[in-house]
Amino acid sequence: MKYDHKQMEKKWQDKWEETGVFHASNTSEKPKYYALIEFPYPSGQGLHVGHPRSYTALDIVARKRRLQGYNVLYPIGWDAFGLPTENFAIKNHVHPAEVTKKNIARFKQQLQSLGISFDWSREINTTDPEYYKWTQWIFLQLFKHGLAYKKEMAVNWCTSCKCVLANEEVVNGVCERCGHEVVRKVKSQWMLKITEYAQRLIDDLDLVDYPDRVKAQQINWIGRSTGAEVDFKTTAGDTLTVYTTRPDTLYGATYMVVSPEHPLIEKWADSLGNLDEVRAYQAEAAKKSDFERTEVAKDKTGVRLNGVAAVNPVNGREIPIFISDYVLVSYGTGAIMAVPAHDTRDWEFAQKFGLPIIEVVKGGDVQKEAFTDCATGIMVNSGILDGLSVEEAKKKITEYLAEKGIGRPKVNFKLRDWVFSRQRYWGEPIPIVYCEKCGYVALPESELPLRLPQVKSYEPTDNGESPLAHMTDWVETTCPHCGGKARRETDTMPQWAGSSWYFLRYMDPHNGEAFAGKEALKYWAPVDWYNGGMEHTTLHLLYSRFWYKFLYDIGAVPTREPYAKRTSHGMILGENGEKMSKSRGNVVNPDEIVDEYGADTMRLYEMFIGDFEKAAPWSSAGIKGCRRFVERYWNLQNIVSTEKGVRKNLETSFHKTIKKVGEDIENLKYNTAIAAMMALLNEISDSGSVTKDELKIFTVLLNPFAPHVTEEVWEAQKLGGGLACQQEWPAYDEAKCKDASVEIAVQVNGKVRARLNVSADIAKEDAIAAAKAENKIAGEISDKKIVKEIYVPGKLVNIVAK
RNA sequence: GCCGCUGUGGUGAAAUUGGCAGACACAAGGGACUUAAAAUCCCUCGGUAGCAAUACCGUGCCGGUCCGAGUCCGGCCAGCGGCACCA
Repeated sequence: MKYDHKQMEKKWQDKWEETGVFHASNTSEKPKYYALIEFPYPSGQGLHVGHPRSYTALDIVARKRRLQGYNVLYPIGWDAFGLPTENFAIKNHVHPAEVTKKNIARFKQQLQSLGISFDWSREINTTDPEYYKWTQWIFLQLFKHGLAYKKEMAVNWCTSCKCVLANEEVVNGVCERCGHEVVRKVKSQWMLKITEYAQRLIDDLDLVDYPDRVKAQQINWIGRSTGAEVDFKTTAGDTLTVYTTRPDTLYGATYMVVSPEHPLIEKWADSLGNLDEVRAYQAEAAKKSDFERTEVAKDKTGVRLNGVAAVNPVNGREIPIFISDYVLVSYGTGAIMAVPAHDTRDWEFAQKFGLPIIEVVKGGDVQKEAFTDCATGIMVNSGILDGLSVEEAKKKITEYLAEKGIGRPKVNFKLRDWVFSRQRYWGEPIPIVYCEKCGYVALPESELPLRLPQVKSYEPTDNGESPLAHMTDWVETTCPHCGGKARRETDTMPQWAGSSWYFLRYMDPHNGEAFAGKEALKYWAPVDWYNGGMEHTTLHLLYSRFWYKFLYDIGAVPTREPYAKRTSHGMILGENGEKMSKSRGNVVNPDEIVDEYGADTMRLYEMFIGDFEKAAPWSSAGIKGCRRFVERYWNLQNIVSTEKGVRKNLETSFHKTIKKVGEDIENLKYNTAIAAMMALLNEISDSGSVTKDELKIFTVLLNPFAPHVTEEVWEAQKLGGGLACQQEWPAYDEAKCKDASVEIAVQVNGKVRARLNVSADIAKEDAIAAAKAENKIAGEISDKKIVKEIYVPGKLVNIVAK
C-alpha cells in the first residue's frame, strides 16, 4: 500500500461533510466549546500560507475538544465588504458583489482542501443583506442610545482611497491599507463614542485570559492618564483651562501654550497686537498633515499672543501665552501650562524663546535639561508645597485647587471616538435620513435591511462624497418622523463594522427575528478561545469589545466580555526571512503544497515550523520531514502484529506522550507535541512491530493534526466503530509516566564527571553512595574534603569537595 | 523617548520550580541497497586538541547570587513589534 494523499484526502473531506460530523448543535447535553478564528477577507489573491497557521491551530483544539466529548462550535464566514474588492471592481467593470462571490468560492474550495473541521452549515457573509441587516440594527441601537453622532471635524483623509480613515487605520501618517499620504480634511462624519467605554475597556481586561502583550498594547492605545484641570484667569477677563499630569509643578509654570485651533484665540482676536502673525501661524499649522507635524517634531515653533496674558492662580504672577502646534487641540483642553524646568518639550520651547526656567522640584540641573523624575525630587520655590515629595505635592495641590474652586482632578484618555463614515460604495449603508425639520432620523427597524442600490459607477469622488450621493432616486426619500422631504445618508460603514459582531451571528446564523436568539446566546457566549493576528489588537479586537459591551448594556448579550481567551499566531515569512509579498517574489501558494505533499503534511509542517506565537520562515526543505513522518506512520500498517494491548517496554512512552501532546495543545506548543509523537513513532518503528491497540491510541492522538491519513488508517485497519474523529481522546496514568530506571549525572563541584543508571525511586543516601563508588568519582575526590552532597531526584548528584 | 518582546549549532528550534544545553526535524558528510538515479535504511554531525579514552571552551556582552545559571539579579549591546509633541 503506497501512501496516496490525493485520493484519500478528498474522500474524507466529502465524508465529513456528508455525515455532518462537525456541525454544532444548539441543543446538546454535552458541554459547549466555542473556538473561533478571525474570518478571512476573501481577497483576489486567494488563500495565503499564513491563513492555515491560525485555522489549523484552532482546528486541532476543536477536534481535540470533540474527542473529549464537547459540543464544539468552530465556524467560518467572510468579511467581504471592503476596498480591495471595490477597487478591483472599478478597474475591471464588474460589480463588487460578483467579485466577492468569485473570491469566496475560491477561498471555500481552498479551505476545504485543508480538512479544517469548520461547521459549513453556519457560514456567514457580511455583505449578505440578511447579515448586514443586523449590522445596521446594531448601529441604530447605538444611535438611539446617543453613542452614534454626527460631527463636523478634522478627519484623516486618504488621498488615494479618497476616503476617511479612523485613527486606528493611520500608520505613521500614511493609510494602513494603501500606504498613501493621509491629510487633514474637515468633514461631517458619523462617530461612535468608544471613549465612553475607555475605562471599562481597560478594567475588564482583568476578566479575560489574553496574552500580556495584547493587554499592554490595548491599555497603551487607550492611554489613560490622571492629573488635574487648572483654571487660569487671563487679562482679557476670561478663563483658560489647562490639563496637567503634574499639578505639583504649578509654581514653576512660566508661560502657557494653546493649540493653533483653540477657540479662545477668536475671542481674543481684537486685542491681539500681532494678529497677522498669529493668523499666518494658524494657516501654516492647518496646512500640515499629521505626518508633517510629527516629522518636524524636534524643532519647536510658535507665536506669542501679544496683548493677552494669563495669571498663575497660586502666585498671581502674570505669564505670557503662546500658540504652538506641539499642543494638540484634540487632547485634554487643547491648552497647557508650561513648566520648562520639569517637562522636556516645554524646556526646548523655553530655550528657543528665551523664557524663564524656574526649578520647583530639586534633584537635577534644570538649566542643562528638564528634570522629569517624579520618584526622588523634593518641592522647592513652591509656597505651600515646599519640602514635600512629588506625590505628596500632587495630592495637596489638587485638594487646594478644589477648595478654591479653580481646579479639579481629571482623567484623560488618548483614545479618540471612532470615525465611522466611509465615502465608498462597498460597505453597509448607514440607516439614517436627514430631514430639514427633524434633523438626523433613524430608519424604522422594519425597513432593514437598507440595501445597497445598484449604481452605474462605484468610482470614489474627488469632492469627498460617496458614490451613493449620485443616486438621486435612492437618496431622496421621506422623513420617517414627519413625512416630509428627506435625504438618505450616503456614506457607508467601515470594513470593521461587520466584523465587530460576526461571532454572535454564528451562534444562530439563520435567525430572522434577531441577530441571534437569546437561548443561543446564553448557550454559546462567550467565545472560549479566539485566535488571531496581533495587527488587530487596537482595531478589530478593541472595536468588537466595545460593541459587545454596548450590547451587554442594552441587555442583548449575556456576558461582559466577548472572548474568554485570546491567543495570537506569528506570521509565516518567506523562505528568505522577509514578509511574504508578491513584490518580493517569495509567496508560497498553499494549493501547490497541498497538491504535492497533501493537507496532512501541510498542517503538520505549519504546526511544527516553530514557536506558534513567533514569526517563522517557510522552508521547502523542512516540510519534507513532516511528509516522511506521515509516511512512516502510514507504513506502521505493514508491521501490525497479533499481540494485544500496549507492550510493556513501550507503556511509559505511550503514557508520557499522551500527557505531553494533550498539555502542549492547550499551551500552543504544537511544535513539541509533534516532536513527541515523532519520538514515539521512532520508538515503535525501532521495535519492529506495532499492536493494534498501540496503533489505535497513536491514531487518535495524531488525528487532530493529520485528520485524513488517520481516518484512512482507522478504516483500513478496522481499529473501531465510527470515524477516527468520533473516538475518545486517550487517557494517561500519571503513575505510568515515570521510567523505572533513570540515568543520572554525577557532578563534582558542578561539573559532570560520570553518568549512572539507577532505579527511579532510589534514596538520596544510596544515590550518593553509588556515585562515590564510581571509579572516576572516587579518584577525583579521594584527596579532597567533602563539603556538601546534593541529590536532585531523577536528575543528578553533585559532590562539592575542596 | 515610552511600553512590550527576542537573542541558543550550518538551519528551524527544544530545555516544569535554577539541575546532564542542543530533544525533534532540516541541511551536510559517510555507508548499505541499485546497472544508475530517486526513494528508503544505517552511521557521524556545537567548537578546539587528540588515533582514542578524554580534556578544555560554549546559550549576544560584562559583572553578581548559588553546590549548580540558557533560566534569577544588576549593567550594557543588537534586533523586532506597538505608541509617540498625549502635557
